[in-house]
Amino acid sequence: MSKSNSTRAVTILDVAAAAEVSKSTVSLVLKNSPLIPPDTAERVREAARKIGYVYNSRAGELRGKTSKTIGVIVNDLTNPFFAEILVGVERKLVEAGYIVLMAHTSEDVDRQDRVLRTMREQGAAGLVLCPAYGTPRSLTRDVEGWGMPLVVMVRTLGPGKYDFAGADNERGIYAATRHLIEAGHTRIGFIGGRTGVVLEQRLKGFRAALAERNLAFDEDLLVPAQPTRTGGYETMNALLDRTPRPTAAVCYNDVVAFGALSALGERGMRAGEDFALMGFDNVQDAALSNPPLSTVDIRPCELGEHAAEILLGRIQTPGRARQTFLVEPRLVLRQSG
Amino acid sequence: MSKSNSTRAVTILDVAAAAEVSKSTVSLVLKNSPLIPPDTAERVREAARKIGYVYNSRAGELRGKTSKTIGVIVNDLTNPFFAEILVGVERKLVEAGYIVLMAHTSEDVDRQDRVLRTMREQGAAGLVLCPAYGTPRSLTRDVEGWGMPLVVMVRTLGPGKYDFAGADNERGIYAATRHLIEAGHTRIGFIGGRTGVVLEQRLKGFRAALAERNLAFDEDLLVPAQPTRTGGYETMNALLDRTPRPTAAVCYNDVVAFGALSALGERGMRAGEDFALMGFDNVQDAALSNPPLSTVDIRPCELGEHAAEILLGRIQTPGRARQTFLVEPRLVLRQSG
DNA sequence: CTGAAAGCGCTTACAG
DNA sequence: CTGAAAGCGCTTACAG
Repeated sequence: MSKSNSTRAVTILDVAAAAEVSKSTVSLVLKNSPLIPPDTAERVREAARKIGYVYNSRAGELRGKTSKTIGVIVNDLTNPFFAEILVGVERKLVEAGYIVLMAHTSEDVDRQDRVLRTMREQGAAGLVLCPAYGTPRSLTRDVEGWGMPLVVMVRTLGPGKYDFAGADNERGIYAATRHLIEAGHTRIGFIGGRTGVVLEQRLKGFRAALAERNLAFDEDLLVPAQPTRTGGYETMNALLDRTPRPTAAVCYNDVVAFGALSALGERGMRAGEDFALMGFDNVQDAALSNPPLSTVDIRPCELGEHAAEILLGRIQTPGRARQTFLVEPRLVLRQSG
Repeated sequence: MSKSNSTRAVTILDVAAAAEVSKSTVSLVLKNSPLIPPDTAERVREAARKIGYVYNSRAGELRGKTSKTIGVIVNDLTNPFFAEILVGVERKLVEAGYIVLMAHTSEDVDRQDRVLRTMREQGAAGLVLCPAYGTPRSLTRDVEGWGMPLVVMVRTLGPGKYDFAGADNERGIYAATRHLIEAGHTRIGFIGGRTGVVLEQRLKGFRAALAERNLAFDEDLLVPAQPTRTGGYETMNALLDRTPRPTAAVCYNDVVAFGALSALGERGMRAGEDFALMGFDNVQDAALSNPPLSTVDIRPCELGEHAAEILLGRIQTPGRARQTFLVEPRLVLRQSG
């Protein structure tokens, strides 16, 4: 049919002509205004269909000073934790009639800045951001100054006032560590993670559990590394070379644990039998890793949905109080520990 | 500073006033037009900075009939293969000055239709689509009729004329199967995958390798299932119950292979020792699974970058010939097979 | 090299 | 319930 090449686009004016009404009437029909009688509305819709009319949101949003796009910024899609979060965020946002402007920063603050600016220029109605490591704390104030609703995800950005959705990291790791202690382990490692608030919070939970049972915190059993599969593989190997050899470890996250599982396997050891291992996140893959991973469930997809809901709430009610949503960690015991 | 609440936005008119030039001059400066002498340009930029001006792309794009957004539609971010592709696509697009409108369909054609419509209304400059199962073949023509450049990714959509980026599935699986045969296996299973062109292509490669060595294709050793970890787990279990028991299997993809690894481990078996297993994709995780997975490398991230490049090319040169990019599969041998 | 003017496609009061 | 008019913030010929 009508290929709208570089020819004039079909606009509400054309629809108006075809349906023999005014252009305001068409506009009203398009937003389902109750002012228009059903039969007129039907006639207009029919005409629109027939001449192949497509609504131009850019024009509408420019005039109406509204926006149906929301910026979502993540930095490590390669980690299924973030991929699952993104799925949750996107789903909720699309359900609410928005469309997501997505950007991936790979922990690069400059890239994040650029993308933030583009989203601002694009007139996004709001922002969901999992800040890259090294993001200045002032960012929340800046974005507020732009008049853009923002919810920070997963990694807090200092003590300021802003909406946040994340997990109770301290309690989660505390529970995982405690589980290991109760199973009789006394030399327990902590592997993976190199920097950032999330690591601090998790380490705090780790130390708290140790302290509670009067177990010494052995600096030697804390092996930092990138929070990746490779990081987990390397730190697990390092840990196994410590003497006396630890018998268990809690991992910074599931991905690190998967790497650790690989290292264990390489030595002919099996988590759950020769070594106890706990993950964190409960990414979908954890249920069927080799062996299935015991971990701390923070329901990533749900977390994403919550972040989206908080943003949607603030867009609707700009004045409402700041929200902080922390998912309650739940221990899920499978075979690794 | 200047919170642009619901107050009037600062526009190029304000910048013009502040810099004491006309508004067209400001517009020209913003697009780095050589028409404007450097010192004037600098004055304008300075004024813009000072009064907190932010470019309004919606207005610019409406007037100029251009667009800096590109729609990217995927359906299973939970599979790292697609997540890695998305990373590649996004990176390339952002580098070229675009921003991605992203949508996740979970294999739901209706959802895909809705999102497609929204992207059209938003005036996306182009589309990168990995079509959900069940997408009608007519879609490529429809989108062409809208005047939107489109590149289809991973799953072909019939024999029509459209840009495509994917992998040579047949050759890839052929190579994997042949590797198993050369290692002496004669009873080889094929697990995972339930429907779609990609499965057909991969099965074709599987059969070809078998036929070439005069091995019979045993219907019993083909176990279809969702292309997921769970699917892999279940099909591996089913396969191990066949008699005589097969000694090797090629998997629909890496994720299926990971599930199979889990099933094997549960029975105290280890891939590479008690059973040979080949994956497909070479997702990052494959390098450090337990044990590391032998697989067919189709470089997902690169594939995404290529898809983006093809689209960018078509946007620039609408008349150019259709492109079909197929990544050359490379066998990567690790421990599982 | 810079300014005045028209217009992208819509929405929103305001009359009638 | 419907029409005429102004305007969202920009770009693009066109004069000068």
